[in-house]
Amino acid sequence: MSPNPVTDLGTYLKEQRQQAQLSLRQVADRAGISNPYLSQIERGLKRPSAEILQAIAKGLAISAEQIYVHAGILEAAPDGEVVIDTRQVIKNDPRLTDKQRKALIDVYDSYVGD
Amino acid sequence: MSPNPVTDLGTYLKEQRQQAQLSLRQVADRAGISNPYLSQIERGLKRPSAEILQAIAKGLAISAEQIYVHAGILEAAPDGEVVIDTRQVIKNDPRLTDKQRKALIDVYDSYVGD
DNA sequence: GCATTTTGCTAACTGTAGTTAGCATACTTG
DNA sequence: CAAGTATGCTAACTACAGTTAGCAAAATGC
Repeated sequence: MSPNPVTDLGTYLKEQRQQAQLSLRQVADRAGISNPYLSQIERGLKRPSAEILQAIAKGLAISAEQIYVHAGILEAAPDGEVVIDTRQVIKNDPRLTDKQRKALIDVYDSYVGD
Repeated sequence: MSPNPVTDLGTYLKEQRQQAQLSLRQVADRAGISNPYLSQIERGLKRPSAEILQAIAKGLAISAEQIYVHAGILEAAPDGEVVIDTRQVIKNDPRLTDKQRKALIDVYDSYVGD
């Protein structure tokens, strides 16, 4: 989590917009949201949904993931490391039967202590 | 975007909960959200914020990113399937000792036939 | 069998995300 | 200079996210 995701987000969005030399209304139009709402978001008055953030990303022509990080929705990847949930990976492995998945997870759990 | 993110999400969350053999109330308590709300989410009646999804992830002991994909917040890895190598994931799991990793991989290999 | 607890859900409610109408100010153009 | 346009914002509003109180049914334990 960012120390202060809402202020961080708004500041970041405003910076991106200014760098792109776009007005608040231009970005709002391109994003398909109301310009007063974008203004409120930039000033940290409102906390937008991920869907709105996706739309803003489109309006600013930047990746949604970048914005999510500032919004506290995603952790920034530390040095490209992705923390992967082993249990989940086993569950989703198409090469295993349901029984095998369960068995493997039971073994895993016995090791990990869950 | 998933074809139907809301239904997909609810179905997915219910499946995960049932797999974990937890009641709706148990997950809601662990997530710190109201149980009627979790029920509504599972049945596709409400669209939760990313923050709620993070909380549910915690309650289910699964990664938030998995949930985000089903909620349409994150894309699944582009170019269709990114095959996650279960073997590699086990090898890299910091919760396991070397011995445990080897043992788990041996079991996996016996199932998969490699 | 019965009392108690657990379970998932409904209905009413509160708080706020997101929009519309419109304002004041700054900028542009003829 | 005046009219028109662009800009960021305010206030009032609607829709819905998320909660509380409580119900019926199922499960549990004595």
